[in-house]
Amino acid sequence: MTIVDNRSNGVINLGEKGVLSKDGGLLADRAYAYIRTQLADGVLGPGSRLNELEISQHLGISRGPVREAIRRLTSSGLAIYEPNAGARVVSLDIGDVAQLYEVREALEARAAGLAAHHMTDDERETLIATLDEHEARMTEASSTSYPRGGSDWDFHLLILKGARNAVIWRICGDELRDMFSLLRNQHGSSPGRGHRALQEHRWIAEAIVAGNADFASLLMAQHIRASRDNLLSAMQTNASKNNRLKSR
Amino acid sequence: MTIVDNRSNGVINLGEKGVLSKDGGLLADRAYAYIRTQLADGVLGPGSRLNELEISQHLGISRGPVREAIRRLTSSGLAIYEPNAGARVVSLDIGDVAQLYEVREALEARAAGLAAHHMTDDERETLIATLDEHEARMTEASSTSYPRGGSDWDFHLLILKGARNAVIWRICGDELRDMFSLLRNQHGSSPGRGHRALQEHRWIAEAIVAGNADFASLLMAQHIRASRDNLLSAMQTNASKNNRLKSR
DNA sequence: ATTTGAGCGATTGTCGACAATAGTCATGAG
DNA sequence: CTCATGACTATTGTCGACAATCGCTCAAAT
Repeated sequence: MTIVDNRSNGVINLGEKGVLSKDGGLLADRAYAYIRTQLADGVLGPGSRLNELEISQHLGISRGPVREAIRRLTSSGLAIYEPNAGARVVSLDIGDVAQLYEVREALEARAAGLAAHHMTDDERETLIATLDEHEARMTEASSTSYPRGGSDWDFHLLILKGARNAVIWRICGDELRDMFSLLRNQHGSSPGRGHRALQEHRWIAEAIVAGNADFASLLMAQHIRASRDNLLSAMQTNASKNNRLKSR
Repeated sequence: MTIVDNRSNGVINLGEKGVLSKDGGLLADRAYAYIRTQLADGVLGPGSRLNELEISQHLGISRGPVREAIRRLTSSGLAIYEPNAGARVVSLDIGDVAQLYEVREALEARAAGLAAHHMTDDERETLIATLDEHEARMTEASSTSYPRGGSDWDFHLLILKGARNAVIWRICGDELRDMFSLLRNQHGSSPGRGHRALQEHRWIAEAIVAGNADFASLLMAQHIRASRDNLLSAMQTNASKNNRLKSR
């Protein structure tokens, strides 16, 4: 089913040197990137099984690296794992999402405060420029939702990066971002939220540029709470719709 | 050197069913627990290499599960990993520790607030009882530092657990706790910090028992900042001592 | 008709072997 | 004496095979 018939597998394992992809040469990295892409593109929905053999055959590699990639996914919370039964893509209910937002709020608020201290002038300019570009794209597409392609995260990642904290970066910029990109495939945002979000981004950026850490932190916390409320209510209606259809 | 001569290895891999240890039967879990124990006991100091072959032979298993355990350690930040060069136990400098505390402060403060909401009456009683016990052990040992054996974490884990947030639990209760247990092997706490810490714990517990979320959160943030300052200054003096000795 | 259990297929868990890479050490040229 | 060069070794990366386990099907007994 997910097996796209790509011949040219089989024996081509390492063509000549290990330069078979733009990745770091480690097959496990390649497998990891592959699965992550599948997740981000929605090919693998919540609850999908991650079959080691299937993936390894599809990639033309052995099960070892694939297994490692899957375990990595598991470590970051993108998959759940049952011994002797394999891994499935995590399926998040409303409670889970609320917990994720709890962490995001706490950490990104802090990150915004840190960014207000640590960002270079260049970074502050980039922050503003990014928002200008987002606004341009929004009006151009005359869309009421934030421009597609993870643009919303562009802004948040800039701040996360400016916070100069590797731990926060790993948690929010890597793991949580993957989690939320999973969610984006299932639930959209309410109409009108885009403009509001952009405005909130502007306020946060202004506070950061002004070096006002406490204010930036506060605004970011509010922004994330608003985002949470938006997504949570979308999930709520989705859930009740599904309940009506599938009786479970 | 690290090879303790325990016969009874060799061929006993899966004695009869998989019941060879209290673990889940997965050899990778066993390897993970083993390495973690070595870390917690200080057998493996910061910078130590994690040799797949050595560990696997010591445990009488093959490299596969050991490799998986090491990668798991890497995912949680306890080890750093270089492709084709293996993994080493992470060595944290002052900046790293400061970043860890930053995350702990943000998340545990939030956890304290959540705990004030969600804890059952039983849990609140246990919280108080735990502090009573800590106090008893401190006066009994007439020690000025918090009772050994991770008692300090007892308190924090109770709160983390009471927060009813799996994500916070995974980050603070699992990963960060391991990181800090690594640190405990290198740096002690200042004299007198024990009593002060206990007092702070009491205040936090009172706020939680009273259901005062904001206050509990604030007190926890202060408590962790104090703990950070304590450890950081210890590291500072340690570092300068080492500088004088080793010129690096 | 329900339940139990034996067999079977699919998938994961583990292993040992081999390939590839990085680091080391000796050797030799400048 | 220093630096480049080339084996050599230790360690990681990958593979294919086999064992163990789980879930399912289907038959048989009550």
